[in-house]
This record gives sequence, structure tokens and C-alpha cells, in this order.
Amino acid sequence: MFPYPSGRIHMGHVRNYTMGDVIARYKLATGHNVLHPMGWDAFGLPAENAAMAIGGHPRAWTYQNIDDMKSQMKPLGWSLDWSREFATCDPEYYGQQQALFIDFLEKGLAYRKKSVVNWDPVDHTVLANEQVIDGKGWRSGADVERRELTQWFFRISDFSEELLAAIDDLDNWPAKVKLMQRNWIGKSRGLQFSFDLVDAPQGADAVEVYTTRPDTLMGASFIAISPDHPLARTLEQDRDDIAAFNTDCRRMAATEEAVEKAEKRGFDTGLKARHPLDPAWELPVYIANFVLMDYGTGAIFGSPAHDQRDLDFARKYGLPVIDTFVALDGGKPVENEAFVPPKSEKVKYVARIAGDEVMTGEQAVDAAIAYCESIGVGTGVTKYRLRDWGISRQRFWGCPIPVVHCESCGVVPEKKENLPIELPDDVSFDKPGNPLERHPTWRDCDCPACGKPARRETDTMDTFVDSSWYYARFTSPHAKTPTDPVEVDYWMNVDQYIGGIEHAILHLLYSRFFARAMHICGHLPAKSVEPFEALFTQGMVTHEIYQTRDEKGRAVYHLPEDVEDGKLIKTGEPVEVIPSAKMSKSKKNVVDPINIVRDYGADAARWFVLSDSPPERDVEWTASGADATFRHLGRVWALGERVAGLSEGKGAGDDDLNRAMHKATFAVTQSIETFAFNKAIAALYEFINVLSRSNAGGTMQKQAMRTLAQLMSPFVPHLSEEIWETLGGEGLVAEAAWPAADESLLVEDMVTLPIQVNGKRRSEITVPRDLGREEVEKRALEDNAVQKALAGGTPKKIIVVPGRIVNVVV
RNA sequence: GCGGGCGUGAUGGAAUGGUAGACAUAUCAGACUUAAAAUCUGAAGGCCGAAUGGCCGUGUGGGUUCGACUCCCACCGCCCGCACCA
Repeated sequence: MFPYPSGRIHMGHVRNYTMGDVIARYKLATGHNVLHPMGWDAFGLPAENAAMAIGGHPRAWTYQNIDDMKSQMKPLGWSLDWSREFATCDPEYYGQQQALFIDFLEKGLAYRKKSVVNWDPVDHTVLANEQVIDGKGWRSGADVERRELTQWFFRISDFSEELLAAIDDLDNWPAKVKLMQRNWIGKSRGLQFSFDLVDAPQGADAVEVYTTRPDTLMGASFIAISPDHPLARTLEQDRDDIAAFNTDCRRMAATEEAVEKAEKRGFDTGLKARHPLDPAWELPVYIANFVLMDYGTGAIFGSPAHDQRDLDFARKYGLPVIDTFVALDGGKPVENEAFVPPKSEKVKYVARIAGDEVMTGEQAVDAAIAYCESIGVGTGVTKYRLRDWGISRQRFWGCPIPVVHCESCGVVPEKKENLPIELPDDVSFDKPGNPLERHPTWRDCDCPACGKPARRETDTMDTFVDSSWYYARFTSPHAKTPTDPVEVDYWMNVDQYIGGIEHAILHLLYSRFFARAMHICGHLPAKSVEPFEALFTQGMVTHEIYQTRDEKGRAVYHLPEDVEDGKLIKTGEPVEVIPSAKMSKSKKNVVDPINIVRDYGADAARWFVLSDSPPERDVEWTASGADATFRHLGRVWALGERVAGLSEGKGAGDDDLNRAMHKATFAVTQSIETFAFNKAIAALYEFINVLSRSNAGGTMQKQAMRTLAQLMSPFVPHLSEEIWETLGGEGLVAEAAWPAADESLLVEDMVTLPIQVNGKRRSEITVPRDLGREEVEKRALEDNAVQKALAGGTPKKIIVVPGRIVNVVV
């Protein structure tokens, strides 16, 4: 995944791109044509924040950062093809993105609808979720409100089933990412039906609900609607108390997390709803802050006995709790813990609407849907949790949405020949909000349809759009269309994609959607609707956080390099140590790779970030490791010099060294193939140890040393070239064909088998690898320690796992 | 709150259900050195023991198995995501 140009590369980048470089170099050595590009995910909030804080244009800040980061990257020796470099804020790139948007619009993949944003009532600006802290605007400190705006959306939800089904074929993606995406798409089967309202206000005679548990319908005890539900909006017009409650609910950040964590509150509207299966049964209708308008129908029925949230709500407002099913052993009536067994588990229904008395939740749901449909109460529907992708941002530093608002023609897409619609240079960031909106002339344009004066759309695109197709653009970064058909067909798909687990859902799902949309518009071949053949999610680089407090008690963070022995080096003030967290600029728990490269060299930095920790796991950065790596590489260099000086000839240890060489070749190859770089490095250490102590002849040692240089070269290319040259290798080691392991040399003739008695290791025997089972059993039983452990008893059973272990069961 | 993941010596970690701790770091001892660093050799999970050796040990508690770090259940802790951070 390409980086955001923050201005400094960090250890996460070093880890990510060194992994990619190992793969790129290895693939090159095994005869592949490798495309290993680099670019910049260059739009986004930080550039605007910088413009606000230090003045200047976000563009200047961004390109300066790109220059800086590039110069920090180059010494690391990544085999990147810089000729394909681009930034998403290059008009050449975002102009093509605008062309894509227009294509999407034409194919009905983009549309406008009303949607909610975080609104800062003091700064009069839209806030990103990140800018909302504890429900308040980060600059103004004002309580954030929710506000409805008409915004642009991509129809990703039309692809829910396809995106879900295709996950099954992503064989080289981590299982956890696939599971997360499945859950995110959230396919469910349920019943959608209406509750008729008693004495309802005009135009609202029923409330439509969707439930995945229609089998609990006889346990319903209340209806809850979202504060944004049309009924709630109707009611608030005449009822001040309801208006106050709704307003209060809307004064909450719009994130699902905030909603779910907030105290569950409800307001009894006084309205009653008729139970669809029993007209005499009336249920209260509440407005509840935890019901989201975006999900289902924006209304639910509460079934407290079988949902913890509903139960808490029922207890709080004194509503009945009705068991609809109990555990097979009879169970107890629900008290303060809802009975929510897995849907696959059989339970006993005490208040059922259809099906048998004992059945699984799944069977009961199916039976309930079938029954309700048969009597005309609602229909069974499949729903997806996945919502359409809102891409409008009320911000400057993003790709302008290429449409025009015309009084006569409405919303009109810009003509492609007018692209790119470029961001203006003369903007100011002295006021909050989007400078495009208050720009004197930028908005003014002619309608592409009728030619009359019109206004440009001032919203820009979500930066996730930028990163949803850059991989395809790398195949022809300067094409006059989004992609070049020949190039994109030759290079796509991405054979190995590497990035952080934090992108498991949004970025990767959006990219999967985008590839499909691009295919529909003719910009990607059919084979590329899944653009990433293999995915690897690396762990983060973490570090302890050091903080002190200022006079107001606010946290002040300190760089690791300014702290020694738990004290600030400058003042001696003790620091509070907060456990390791992802390195981030704001917490200052960062180690600058540049310093590591300066002090120890690029090879040491590369080797160190890949050694020890498995790449998918977080790695905690410690200062001590880098120094040791540096010394180790020095020893390898010295070993190369020594071996180079040996005279040719045979020696006693030739066979052993040859065997070790082939074992190392096999292990390193396997480990690179499976992304186990830490194990590859361990295998290299082992081979280095064997070689440095070998009594093989000069010829064999030199061959071993050259092979070592080859095996190390993806990790430490600079040192490896040096050794390769010293040992008389031909050409560049980077261009030499990858060594092959002779598998016949990998197995030993004799094996040591541990002998267990009742699963406890008591002894071991060394036997020929292919010794027969009976003979192995015999020798195991003859063993002194085994005899002692048996203490005269007779074995009931002897388990022999050939080449592995013997277990004697008494 | 919901979804996903992780948890092994002092430390990072290794281990197709088959000898737990490979490999490395830090540590300790020895060699070299006037000395230090570097380098080389070696030790090292805990407890008991002079020793052969024994017992315990992979977050906690259960379960499956001849055999569990590995599979299952529950719990604890930490991390990631939650749709406008990238």
C-alpha cells in the first residue's frame, strides 16, 4: 500500500516496503518480470491542517513532503521503479479519477442522496469523525451536532452479494480479513413487516420493521424507532418534549461506536402499535437513541428475553420480559441476562408462532418467516449491513467532484475534455470550512449542457477513492485514459499486496468494489475484478509512549531519543511510561529510520525490521537490537573476506557444509514464499554459524559463501553484492538465478526418536531413518530408561510415528 | 457495545497434534587485551539435587487425545476496525 506523504518515513514504512522488496528481489531472481512501484496517497486532512497552522498551500506542503520522503526512502535500497511514480494530487491522476466518476455516473454507479454529517455549530464546518473528541469539535470545543446534507454516493451495496460470494475465492488472503469482510457485509435473512399504529398521526399509520429473529415475535414488548425516523420527525413538529429528546440524540457523534457505547435511552411517544398476530395486544412505541436510521428500516421491535440491549432497555423502562424459548433442560426465566444461544443450537419454544416445540433458532426463523408470509404479515427478505459509500467531503484538499449545478439542467457532469477540474492556487485557510465554497470565482462556470452560467460542485472526494484504483494506474501512470488496456491486461492483477491490518475492511472492500465498477466501465479486464491476488497484512511497529504533564495537567509527549532511564535527558524530569502503541507522530513514540540508516546503514535497518518478529504481528521497537544487527553484518562481511582468501581444494567437512548449504537454501526459499521472513533470517544465522566453523575445503567454502550471498541478497542487497563480488560471483548477485536446493540432501540417514512413556519423554534412540516399525518398537522397549519407567509393567500399546516419536502406553 | 485478532524464558520469538524454548537480543563465565570495545569459546526456563536425575512450566480454568503452545468451551488481559484519519 502506498504511503501518505506525512513528511517523514517511519518504521512501519520500512517494514512494509522492505517486505515488498524482499519479494520483488526474490521474484526477479526466480525469473519473473517484476513491477514494484511507489506513489503517494497525497490528498487528505493533514495538508489542510498544516495550511491552517503554518500557512501556505496544501499542495506546497504535500509536494515538499514527497520530496523529503523520497530522499529518505532512496538510501534503503528498495528496488522501486521510480519511473512510474505519481501522487494522487497530481492533476494527471485525479483528472482520470474525475473521468472515472463521470463513467460511474453514467452507469448509475454514483448518485446523490441526503446523509448525515458531524456539524460544528461554532466553526460552521463539517467535522471528520477524527475531529470529534468526546462529542465535541476538536478546535471549537462545541457540542457536535448531526446535520443532513445532500451528498454523493457510490452504489457499493448493489454489489453486496457479489462481494460476499467472491470472498470464497480469495485463496491467498488472510482468513481473518475475509471473515471481517464477511461480517462487515453482514448478510442476514429476516422478516420485514409492519406494526399498525393506534391513533397515529396523519400519514403514519404503520411502522415498518425488519427483524432477523421473527421467531421471538411473541416475546415483543416494545417498538423503538430512530430519532431520525420519519415518524419521529413528524411527532417532533407538535411535541416539544419529543423535539427536545430528538435534538439531544442528534447531539451525538455519528459513529456507530459512539452510538453503541452511549447510554441507551428511550422516549415513550405514547403511541401504541398493534401486534400483527394479536390485534388486541398493544405495544408502546419508543424513540430510542440506539436505533440507527441507516440500518434496516430505522425501526425495531424489542424482544428483551433474547437480546441483551433490549433487555437492558426493558428493565430501565419497566417493560415486560417474555421468554419465547428456553434451554432444552428447561432453563430459567430470563432475569438480567438475556438468553441468546447460537442460532444453530436446539431450544424449546414456549411461545412459538410456527414450527416444532424443539428446534434450532435457524429452523424457527425459517418457520416463522414462512408462517408470517402465509398469513400476509410481511415478507422474508435478505438484507446486507453494507451501506452505500458516501464519498462527498466538504473539504478543499481532495479530488473535485466533476459536476456542475445548473438552474435549468440540474446536476450535469463536466465534459471529459474539460478535465482535470483543477484545484485553485489562490485559497486561504484562515477560516474553518471549505475554501472552495468561499472562493470568489472557482465555483463559477458554464453549464456543460446548456452553456448558461452555473456553479461547480465544491465537495471533493473521499481520499479512499484515490486509493481504490492507484494499483491499476501504476500499469500506465501517464495514459490519457484511466488505464491503458494493453498494459493493464499485461500487468494486472497485483500478485502480492502488502499493508496494515487496519485496512482489512474499508480500503480493501472499496478497492474490490472499485475494480468491479472500473470493469463495468471498460477500464479493467474481467480477470481484475478481484485486483489483489494475494494479500499480506503486516503488524504495526510499536513503541512505548513517554509523557509528562503541563501546568494544566494536559499530556505532553516526548520523543524516545529525548528520554533516558525514564527521565528527560534535558531536565531530568521523570516521564510516565505508557505501554507500547502504534508509532504515531501525535504521541511522539516514533523512531526515525533515517537515524538508524545513518548510524548502522540501510542493510542493518532492513535486516533488523524483518528479523525476530513474525511479519503479521506487531513488533516493538527497541534501540538495542539495531546495534547487534550491525555487528552481526560486520561479522558476515569479515567471514566473506576470510573465505575469499582460502585456496581452492577439498576438505573433510565438504559433505556437511554442502548439506547445510542445501538445507539453508531450502529453508530460506520456503520462508520467503510463505512470508516467514523472521524464519528465513533464523535459517541464515544457522547457516552462517555452520559456515564460520566449517572445516570444509576452500572450494566448498567459497561456494557456500556465494550461496549465502544469494540467499541474503533480498534482505541485505548492499552487503550481498559486496560479498558476491569478493567471492568472484558473475555479474550482480541481484541478477543471478536463485539457487535450487537438492532435496535428497535434506534428509539425514539417522534420526533421533524421543521415547515417551504415557506421553512423558523418558529417553531417545537414534535409528536409521527407514528402520521398520517392529524394530523401532523393539529397540525402544530395550532402552534402559524406558524399562525403568515401565517398572516391569506391560505396554498396552506402542505408537510409532515414523521419523518423529515413539509413545509407549502402559 | 459490536466484529476480528493476539497472549510461550529477562526480551523478540521457534515448534505439519509428536523432544517446548530453534534462531537472536540482553546476561554471566572464560580467552585475547595494559585496559575497554570488538572478536572468539562456553553457560543459561523455574524449583529440588553433589550428580545420574526428578518435578513443574506456553495468560487462567475446564475438555478432547496415546500425546495439546497447537483443537474445543468459558474467563482475563492487550491490540485493530466500526463506514468523514490515512
